[in-house]
Amino acid sequence: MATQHTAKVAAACRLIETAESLPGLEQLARHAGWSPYHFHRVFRAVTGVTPAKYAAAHRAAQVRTKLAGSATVTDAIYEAGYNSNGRFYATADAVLGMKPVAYRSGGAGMEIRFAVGECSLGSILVAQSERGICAIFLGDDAGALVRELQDRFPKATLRAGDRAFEKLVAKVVGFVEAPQIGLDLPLDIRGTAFQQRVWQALRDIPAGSTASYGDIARVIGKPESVRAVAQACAANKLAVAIPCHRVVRTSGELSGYRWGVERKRDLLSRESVIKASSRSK
DNA sequence: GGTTCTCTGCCGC
DNA sequence: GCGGCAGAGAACC
Repeated sequence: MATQHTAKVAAACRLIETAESLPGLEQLARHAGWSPYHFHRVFRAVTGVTPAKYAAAHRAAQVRTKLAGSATVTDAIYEAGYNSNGRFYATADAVLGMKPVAYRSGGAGMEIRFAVGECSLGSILVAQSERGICAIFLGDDAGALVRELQDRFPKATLRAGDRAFEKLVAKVVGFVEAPQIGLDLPLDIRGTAFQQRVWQALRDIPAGSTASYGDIARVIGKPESVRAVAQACAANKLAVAIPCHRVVRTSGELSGYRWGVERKRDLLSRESVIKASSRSK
């Protein structure tokens, strides 16, 4: 039964990817032979995102590749399936993390600017690509953090951040100190589709709460993939912004943390204080 | 400012 | 497992 679900959803995904005018919910549901209601729920359970979100993500991916190959930015926008370039420009920053021309001239090799700062948890490395923040690492030793960045992005050109970049680091440090304020910077999240689903599920865990690996596996509709979830957490490159520190053992006991169990304990105890104080209001 | 579509919680079979 | 309603919200015109 479950395999039939995934097969139908996969077919719907292909339909979204190949259709020139994007199909609506009703059309997709008809293809699967279900009501729009049911189709929507199954799609969400299997993929972790709603059909509309999936279509939007696909268009965003399309426009990125088209921007590299098309004669003009406008051509790329229409080729990717957006029906108005004005509308696209309005959301370009969210989709690309920058202006379309900047993305276009970004070229082949990824360029990453980075800087290391200090916060209450020790050293913190913040790195930014053309698309947004691509790494937040925590550690004791600045040199080790930079080496970790090199290991994680072996093909990228790393460039030390200038003074303007320090402001960005300060903003991220502020966020790490008080995660509940949120981080209003574009994130460059790169990973497999599975990892992305796990990371999205992590971001849905509110500050002050925790979840187990099994919980996350169930949320993304793959209850048997507990170990894969743990691996995806370990592959997280954005400390605190993707709160893998909120994942604990089923027993409630802290499991490992890439940046040290002590930091995990610190983060969680801070967040539980925040939750307690907001509840007493 | 109105319409249309999407999304989710809840219920019924 | 599947369908459907209500209601809110976003996108669109």
